[in-house]
Amino acid sequence: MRKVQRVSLVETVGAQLRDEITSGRWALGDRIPSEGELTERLGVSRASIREAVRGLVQAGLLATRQGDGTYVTASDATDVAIRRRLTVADDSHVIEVRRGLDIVAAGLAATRRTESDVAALQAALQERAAAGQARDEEAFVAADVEFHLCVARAAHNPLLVDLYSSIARALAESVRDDRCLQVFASGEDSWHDVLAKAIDAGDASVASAASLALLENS
Amino acid sequence: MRKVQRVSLVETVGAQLRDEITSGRWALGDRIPSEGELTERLGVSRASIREAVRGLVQAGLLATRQGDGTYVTASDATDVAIRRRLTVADDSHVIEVRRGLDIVAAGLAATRRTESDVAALQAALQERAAAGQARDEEAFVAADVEFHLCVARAAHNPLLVDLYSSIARALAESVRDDRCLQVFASGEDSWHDVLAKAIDAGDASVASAASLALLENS
DNA sequence: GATTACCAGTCGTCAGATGTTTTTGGAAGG
DNA sequence: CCTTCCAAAAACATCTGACGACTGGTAATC
Repeated sequence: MRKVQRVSLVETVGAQLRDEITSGRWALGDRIPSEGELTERLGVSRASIREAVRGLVQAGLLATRQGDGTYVTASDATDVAIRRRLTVADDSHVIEVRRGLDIVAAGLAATRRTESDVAALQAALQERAAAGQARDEEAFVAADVEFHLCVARAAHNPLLVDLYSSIARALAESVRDDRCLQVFASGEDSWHDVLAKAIDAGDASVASAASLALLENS
Repeated sequence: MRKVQRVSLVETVGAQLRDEITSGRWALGDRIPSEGELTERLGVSRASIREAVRGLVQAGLLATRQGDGTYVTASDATDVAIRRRLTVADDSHVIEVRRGLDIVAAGLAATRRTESDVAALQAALQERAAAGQARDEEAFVAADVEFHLCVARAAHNPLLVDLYSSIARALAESVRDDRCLQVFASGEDSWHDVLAKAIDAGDASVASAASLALLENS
């Protein structure tokens, strides 16, 4: 026999709303149906709707504006929670954590990369070099972030990718990485190439070491 | 003149409840006052109380039990959120991320450790060795986790400590680290000592390399 | 044409009532 | 004395209806 368990109405409604968001049927920035409409569409009272919505507001997925409506502000609760934590942390500390993820990603990428991973790495690296040549600071930073994200993706570890992208985006919003800018200014930069080549060659030790070197050079 | 801005009653109540929890006045496992009591104590309607509570339930700080009451289930929303993400991730992926944090923690610990940090490391290491001698598997794993947590603390990076302890605890609940058990079985284990010595000596390169070696030996 | 006044829609809050579940205390029975 | 059973209390779950506050757009006004 299976244990039957009563599920709260509010939770059910909350799950449905959450599903609408994560599935993308309600996209970022959309205004969701009014409480009244949800009431009749879901067949529960307005109070229950409100409680469910409140839960998602707390999670950071929704935001309500009195007199206007309720809007979708994010699609991933974990990402919101992590970035909330990051906003109260020192940027330097965030950068340190990011580099830890960099190192492990590099090692794993070397052993698991596919051909398309390598291609993406090469593309990002070229983009990065081109931006450096053109002295386009913004594009350079973006390409640099993209390169490291490609490394994370090549590690084929979804958790790592999630954490890394949360951190990378939070950092991009708050501060630019000084090291990146230094390299940008000097034009000298070999470790990225070493890293990419090591991943391509499948040499985990060299890849990790190269990423570690990036850390020590800062 | 200062810009006045309306703050939602529910949000105010939610902030107060949250404060009671994070401050420790409502400890883990405590039953909080009933909705009726909160209603008269805070001077807002029961509906608003319920919405605020619902928000904290969603955040994982509270849990309600119909017919019984509402209980404190956690004190840190970020920790809850991260561990929710970890429960849907492969254990292997979690371990990989943890090791990335290990490496960066080791390097930072070497440059920032204080005397008390070193003392804590030594204590944990001794505990670990003693448990290994005594063939006490449980104590060995606990001491091993404690050792690595000490390394993280010695890095003096609050974010790192938070992430690391969330991950370590989630892992401890779901699975034992095979590597630890192997070492436990074989009795051979030099890298932990190398790591501790490097941190003591303030040698960041050796510390990181030792941590990296721990990773590669798995 | 620009400004103002109004209005419909939407969220915010409240009060009261009823249902469901858990706990608990006491009464009945062994 | 102990166990079992039941009823009442306590607490959360849900609904209904109402009113207030705010926003955005529209129509009236100057």
